[in-house]
Amino acid sequence: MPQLPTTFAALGNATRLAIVERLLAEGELSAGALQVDKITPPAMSRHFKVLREAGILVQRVDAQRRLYSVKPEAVQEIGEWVLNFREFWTGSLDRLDAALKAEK
Amino acid sequence: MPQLPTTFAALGNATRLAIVERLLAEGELSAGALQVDKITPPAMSRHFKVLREAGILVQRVDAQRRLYSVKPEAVQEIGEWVLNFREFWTGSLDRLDAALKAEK
DNA sequence: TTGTTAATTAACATAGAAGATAATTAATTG
DNA sequence: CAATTAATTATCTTCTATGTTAATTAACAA
Repeated sequence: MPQLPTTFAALGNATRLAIVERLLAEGELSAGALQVDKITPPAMSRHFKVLREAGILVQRVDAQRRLYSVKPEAVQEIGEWVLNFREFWTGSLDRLDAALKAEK
Repeated sequence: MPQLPTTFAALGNATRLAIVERLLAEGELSAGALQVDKITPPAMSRHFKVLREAGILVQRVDAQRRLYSVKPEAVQEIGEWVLNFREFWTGSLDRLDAALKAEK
């Protein structure tokens, strides 16, 4: 997957990771709702673009609002990468693998 | 964990991700063994440094050689992050959570 | 239509990432 | 000791990331 480095890079910024975590915890939110004092709206807008282009966020338009949410596949992609190397960090996690496969 | 963005950033580079994947698949390897034609030794050396400082690799010295291997905790950290949001990508993965907890 | 709200795009500044070549350090071997 | 091997550090260059302010686009409301 040549997607993975891009996914990791997109999450490799504290502001963007915080955006993703809020969306994962609270569900769909508008750009404005995700706004934080520390960073200006244009800067936020660029972060959204990076996350969208990495395939991590989807945008939905509602009047002037832009509503963002996380694409489950993005999180899943990371989960699968970790599981690919599960033997490395014990083997007691083999059940996870089964669970993941059952879900497909 | 303020570690996570750093971890993701370190893996957000194709060369570094390839290094980590080789080490996960093949185990401990020397800097020389990880060398690829595309990139010069000094550039590789800097990548090792980034990965070390992110807490993803450990270095072991053997004569002139530097032997690298992956710290399991780094991979685990990512796995736990994914599991924290497991509800998001179904719920059929609750068993994973149990497995992870049992391991601690 | 005019003003307000929501977000993005434009243009610019600056810091950091990533690469190259050359030089250096350190350990091993002849 | 001199030469070789292994890897890193020094220096420099270039490109990209990230942030700012100002301007623009678009939808809604009075």
